[in-house]
Amino acid sequence: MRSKYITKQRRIILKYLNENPHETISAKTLYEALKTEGYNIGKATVYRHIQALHREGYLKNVSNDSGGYHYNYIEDPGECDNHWHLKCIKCGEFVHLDCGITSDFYNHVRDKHRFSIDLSASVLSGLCDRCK
Amino acid sequence: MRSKYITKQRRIILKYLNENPHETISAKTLYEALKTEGYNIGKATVYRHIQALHREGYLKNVSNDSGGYHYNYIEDPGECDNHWHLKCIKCGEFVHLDCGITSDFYNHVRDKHRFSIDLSASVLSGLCDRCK
DNA sequence: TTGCGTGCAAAGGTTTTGCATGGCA
DNA sequence: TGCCATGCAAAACCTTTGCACGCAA
Repeated sequence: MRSKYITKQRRIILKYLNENPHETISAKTLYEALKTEGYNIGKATVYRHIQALHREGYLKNVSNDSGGYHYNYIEDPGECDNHWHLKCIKCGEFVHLDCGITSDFYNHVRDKHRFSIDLSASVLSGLCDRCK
Repeated sequence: MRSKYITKQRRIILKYLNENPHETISAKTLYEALKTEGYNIGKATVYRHIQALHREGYLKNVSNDSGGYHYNYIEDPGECDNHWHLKCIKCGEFVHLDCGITSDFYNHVRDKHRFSIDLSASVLSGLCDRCK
């Protein structure tokens, strides 16, 4: 169910996401941001692309404590199975943490608590260095 | 802004949550579940109680990858600053993990990656033992 | 008795859908 | 050219709000 054509609209949306990779977006905010930049893409089109990109793994839902549908852009979806994900509550920065030591924790939870964490589906919230 | 009166409706809702502690709910599903059990509480009242309980810390937003407004019940809100939270993607089981060893991971992320995880706001998704 | 809580219906906001038209491959 | 994608408007959905009435303290 992925897009078959690479249309002008899809290119514009991907360009925006690549230029604002740390921004937390919703379909509504993306629609408005694009309009502000002079791209008048139809509302339904934006919603449909958000859905498609979410399905394809390029957008991760991060609506941790606000409710609603908010996403962060994932540049390399394939890698995220092995990353921890951190999200700053204050500035929204989204960090992919690829660190060997942290696998101890993963293994501990799996072996001692019998729970397999799905890293690609998990987001840890907190404060980044700057916002502390 | 917490409730001042303990009304019949609030009691019914808390009773339901205590009897279904692992269920992931939204205002809509709670409203419907109560109706199914024969309690015809007004929709607005359910929404208002959900908001109040969320403010008071009894409901945690867990919409990690589904989007929307979904909550899990927290029986002892005060304790959750020190717990890790695990949520089974399949059955919805919500586990509070209070384990000394896991603090190594917390400290590592804080010291080496300069990020302070807010445990009460974070939920790790994955599969529990039964659903594996 | 006081004033917060409730319930209904209406309003508000966001997301989805139907359908004719446009555009990529 | 054949389909999929787009854009508009309408519909569907969920959540919030206004207001008169009910009820806990």
